[in-house]
Amino acid sequence: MRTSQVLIPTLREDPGEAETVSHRLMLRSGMIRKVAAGIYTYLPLGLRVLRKIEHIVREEMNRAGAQELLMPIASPAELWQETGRWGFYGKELFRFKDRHDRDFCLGPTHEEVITDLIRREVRSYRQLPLNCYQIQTKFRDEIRPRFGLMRGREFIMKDAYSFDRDEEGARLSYQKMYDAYNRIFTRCGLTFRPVEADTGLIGGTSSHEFMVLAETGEETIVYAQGGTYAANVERAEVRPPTESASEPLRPLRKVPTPGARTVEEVTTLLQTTPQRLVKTLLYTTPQETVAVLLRGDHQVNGIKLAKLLGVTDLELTPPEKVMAITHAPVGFAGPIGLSHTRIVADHAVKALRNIVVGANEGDAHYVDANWERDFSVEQFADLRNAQTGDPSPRGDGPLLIARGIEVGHVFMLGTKYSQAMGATFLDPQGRECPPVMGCYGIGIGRTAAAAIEQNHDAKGIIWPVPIAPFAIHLLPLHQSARVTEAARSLYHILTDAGVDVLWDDRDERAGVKFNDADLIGAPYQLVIGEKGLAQGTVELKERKTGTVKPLAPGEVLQQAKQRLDSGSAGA
RNA sequence: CGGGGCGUAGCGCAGCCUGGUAGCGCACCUGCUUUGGGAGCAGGGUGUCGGAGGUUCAAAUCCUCUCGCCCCGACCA
Repeated sequence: MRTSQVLIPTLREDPGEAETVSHRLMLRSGMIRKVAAGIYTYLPLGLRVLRKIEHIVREEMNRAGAQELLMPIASPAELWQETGRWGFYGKELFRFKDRHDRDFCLGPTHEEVITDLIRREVRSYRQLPLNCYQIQTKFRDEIRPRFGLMRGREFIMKDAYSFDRDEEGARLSYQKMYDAYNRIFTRCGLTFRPVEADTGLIGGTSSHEFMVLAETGEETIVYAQGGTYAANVERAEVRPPTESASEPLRPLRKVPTPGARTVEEVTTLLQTTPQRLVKTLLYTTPQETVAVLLRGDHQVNGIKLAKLLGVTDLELTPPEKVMAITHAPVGFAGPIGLSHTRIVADHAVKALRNIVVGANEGDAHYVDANWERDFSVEQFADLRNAQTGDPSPRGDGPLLIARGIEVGHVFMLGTKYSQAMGATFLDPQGRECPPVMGCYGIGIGRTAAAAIEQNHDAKGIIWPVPIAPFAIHLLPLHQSARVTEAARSLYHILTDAGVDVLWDDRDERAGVKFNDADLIGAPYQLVIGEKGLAQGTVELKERKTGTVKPLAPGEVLQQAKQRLDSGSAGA
C-alpha cells in the first residue's frame, strides 16, 4: 500500500488526552481516533492490526472445533429477564426502547442469545458437544472507560460458548479452549501467562485469565518462580502460617501515640516493625460493620472478604461511623474492647505474639497485645493478598508478583444459563438434561493495545511480525528517478510474494519518513537512498534492534522472507 | 458514583490571578533554496476562547448553571 493513498494521520506530538503508552501510540500512529469517551473509529492502520489478530483467532478457534456464527448486537429484554440479568447487570447494560416501546439492550456478552438459539435447535445428545463463537462489537457502558482500546465502552471481542452433554465433556471443551488460547497468544508474538482467576459471582469450577505481561498492566498476578502455579492476586490463596511465634506473653500495656495513624507512623514511633503490628480495618456491608484484623504489612483482599461475609457490597467504613463505633478517629481502631462488632482476622494474625494494636481511643495504642488473652476473634480466614515471598499454595516455590493485562478469559459456566432458560436435550436414556456450558472471551482491541504496551520504545511501536499492520515499511529517501524506480520494483516484488509492504511515497524528508516509520512500528524498514544505490545496495533495517543489513536488491525478497518467517515462529 | 484536573486555531500550549486590540510552536497554503533522522527564508489563511445565563461602559478573564473530556478509586475482554 502507498502512504499517499492511505489515511495514516500521524501526530508529531503526544495528544493531551492520552496517558497510557498504547493509547498514545495508537493515536499518534494514526490507528484510532476517538468519537466519544470509550468509543473509537479504527483507521486503516488500526483495522489492519485488528484483522491480523482476528485472523489468528479464527484459525485457532476453527482448528479447535469451534464454529463461527454472528449474533445481533441488540437483544430483547425478555431474554435477559429470563436469567435475571436484566435486573442484575446494572447500568453497564446499555438499554433502550424501540419505537413500540419495547425494551432492548446492546449486547455486553451473549450467553442469553446463544442459549436461546441452542434451546430451540438442539434436541438430542447427538448434537453435542457444540462450540459456537463470534467476533463482534460489544457494548458495555463502563463506569470509567480509559486507556484507549484497553477499556472502551464499545470494543471488539471474540466470544465463544460451548455446550456439552456432561461435566466431563465440558471440562474437555474448556481444555480445548485453554489450549487454543495458548496457541493464539503465542502466535500473536506476545509474552503472556494463563493464571487462575476468580470465578466471581457466576461461580463455577474453573476459570483462567490470559495475561499479557506488562509493567503497565491493570491486573496483579502472582506466580511461583520456576513452578507452575500462577493466579490473579484476587484469587491467589495464601496458606495459614505453619509456625506460630513462641516468645513468652508479655503484659499488655497502653502507650501514647499522638498523631500516629498509619502503620508506618506507629511502627516508627514505637520502634517496631509492621510485622508486629496488627491493623484493624472496619468494613461496612448492607447488613453490618465488621472489624478485619490484618498484619501491618499485609493488604486486605476485598473479594476474599466479601466471600467470607457472603455479600457483594462492601466498603470501607466512613470516618464518622468509625468514630461512632470505636470512639476514636480513623487510625486508632483495635480489637480490644470493641464490643457489638464482629471481628474476623487473617490467618497470619493468629501466629503473632505481643503485637501492637489500636486502643480505640485517640492517640493511643496497646503494645504486647495477644489474641485469646486480650481479645477474641470470631473467625480466622485467608483475607489478604498474596505478596512476594509467600509460599506457593502448590508448594512449588516462593511467589513473585507481576503486572498483567487481561486479554482472554476462559470460564466454566455449568448449567446456570441453560437451566435458567430451560435449554435441554435428551440424553441416551431419554432424560431431559441441561447442557453444561462454558464461555470464552478474547478482547481483540485490547490484545492489540497489550501488544503495544509490551513492544515499544521511545520512538514508537515495535510490532510483533504476526500482527504488524505491515511487515515492511519501504522508505525511498529521495525523489530521484533512480530511487523511485528501485522502490517501485521492490514494492512489486515483495507484494507479489505476499509480503505486506507500506510504501512511503510521500515527498517528505528522510527524517520525517524515518520517524513516522519508527512510530508506526513495522518490524522491518527497507531503506532506499542514492548513497546505497550508488553502491548497488538497499538497506533492510530491523525496527527492534536498529540493525541495518545492506543488500543487493535481488536479495531482498529472500532475506525478508527468511526474517519474517522466523519472526512468526509458531504460526 | 466519589475525589482531582482540563476545555482558547487541525494538534500541543500561553493568556485568566489583577476585565480593555486573542497569542506562541507545530501543522496547513504559495514561492525560492534545501534533501540519509521531524529543513531555511519570505509571504499567507486559520478562532462561536465548550455552551447558556449573569455582573460590567467593556468578559477568554469575575459569578451561576450546564455539557464534554482526562486522571485516581469500586467493575471487566
